[in-house]
Amino acid sequence: MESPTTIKKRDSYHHGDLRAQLIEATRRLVEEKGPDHFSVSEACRVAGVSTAAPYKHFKDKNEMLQEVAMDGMQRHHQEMLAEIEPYPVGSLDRIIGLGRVYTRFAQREPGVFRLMFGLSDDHDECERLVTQGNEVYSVVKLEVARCRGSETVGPEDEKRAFMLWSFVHGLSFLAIDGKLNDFFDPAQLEGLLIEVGARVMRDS
Amino acid sequence: MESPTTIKKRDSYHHGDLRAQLIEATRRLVEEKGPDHFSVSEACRVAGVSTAAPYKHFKDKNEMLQEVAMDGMQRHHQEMLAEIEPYPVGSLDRIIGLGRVYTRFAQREPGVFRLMFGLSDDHDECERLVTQGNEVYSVVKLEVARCRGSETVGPEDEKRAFMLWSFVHGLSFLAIDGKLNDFFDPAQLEGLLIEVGARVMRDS
DNA sequence: TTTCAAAGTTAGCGTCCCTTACATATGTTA
DNA sequence: TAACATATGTAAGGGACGCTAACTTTGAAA
Repeated sequence: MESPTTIKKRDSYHHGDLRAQLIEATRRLVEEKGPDHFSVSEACRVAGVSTAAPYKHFKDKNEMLQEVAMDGMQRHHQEMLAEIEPYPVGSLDRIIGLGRVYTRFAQREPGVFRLMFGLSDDHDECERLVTQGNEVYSVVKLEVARCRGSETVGPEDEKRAFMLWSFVHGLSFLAIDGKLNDFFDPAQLEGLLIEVGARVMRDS
Repeated sequence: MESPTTIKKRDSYHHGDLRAQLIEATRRLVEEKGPDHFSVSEACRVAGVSTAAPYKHFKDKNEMLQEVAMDGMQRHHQEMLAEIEPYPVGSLDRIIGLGRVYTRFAQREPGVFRLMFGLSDDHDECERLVTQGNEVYSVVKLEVARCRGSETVGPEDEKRAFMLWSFVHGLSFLAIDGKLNDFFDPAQLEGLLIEVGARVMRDS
């Protein structure tokens, strides 16, 4: 379409930091145009290299996207830990905080979020991403167990955690697909998280 | 890749029913390869026509996919009505039934389901699909209101309905992305729907 | 200084979406 | 029945993309 936003000029034949710059360009483009409209060619234009250059650093287009997804998943993980840190261990606030981080990430970086959780065609093939995802989910399960008075995760904790995950996962996708604004007042999102957290975590 | 499954032979120059057959081919391929790996060319191979033929019947690739999504949404709607029909009006069973239909559709036709709710890039442009989606959601809202003792949908009903939608929406995507088998026993899915339905619909 | 591997480039193949120009069947109307 | 407008097909090709092969440049090690 239009010319890319930035063309990095370079004085020498070698780029110096092409791999990192391609990942950054990929992330930007994924956010700007969406994961399914990302093209390697455009990333090359942004980075100012030929269309063959990326294949010295990545196996294929998919590997470029997976790097971005992987990076997103790690940042997501860190954000979760940072968010719950202020609250007392075992409090419902920590659960709510996890949900807040989930939906906030989705709304702030919908492109990367889709990449992380969305089209799973190629996720199965990316073991690192699955592993990182498991680690993230382990945080949720542990916090659920703690909130229910245990430091080890039991079957009931697993079930509650999965309820919560399903909810915030669906909420996040509805939000970035514009259904939040159509069917629910976004200003009340925090309240919704709190109420669902309470309903799911409550005994009986 | 490999040669298409079926090539429809025809004796006359004209096809007779190309539009319908292209939609059917599109649905099949969307299920087989996933929405993002669908190509118009392959649909043409399946239908046994030239690659230019579809453009006499559809504006572009997207319109072909939208037809499939639209058809899916209508079937989804019918299934919902059929599922709740046996249960008494106002019962929680009707709510549970709606959730069961939602997740069942996702697991039975993940490709079409993704098309209906997934990549929303082009959904905004498809007014029919949005309208049909609103109708479907209206069913949910009405059943929630009835379950809470009213024939008209109030703010609290809207909120409960949105909680339920978020949950089954997320649950469905987790399921078709293989997370269900990893993190939750699929055999207990019905039980999960029942418990969440109860927790969300309960007073206080 | 020579050699070599890493990291660029150019050129090109195959696929895809879509358009344009042309060909053929069908139904209506004189 | 003949002529024509319309609907529906084909053939050919432009432009974008993913990726590969073969060549070139470069910095660093031997």
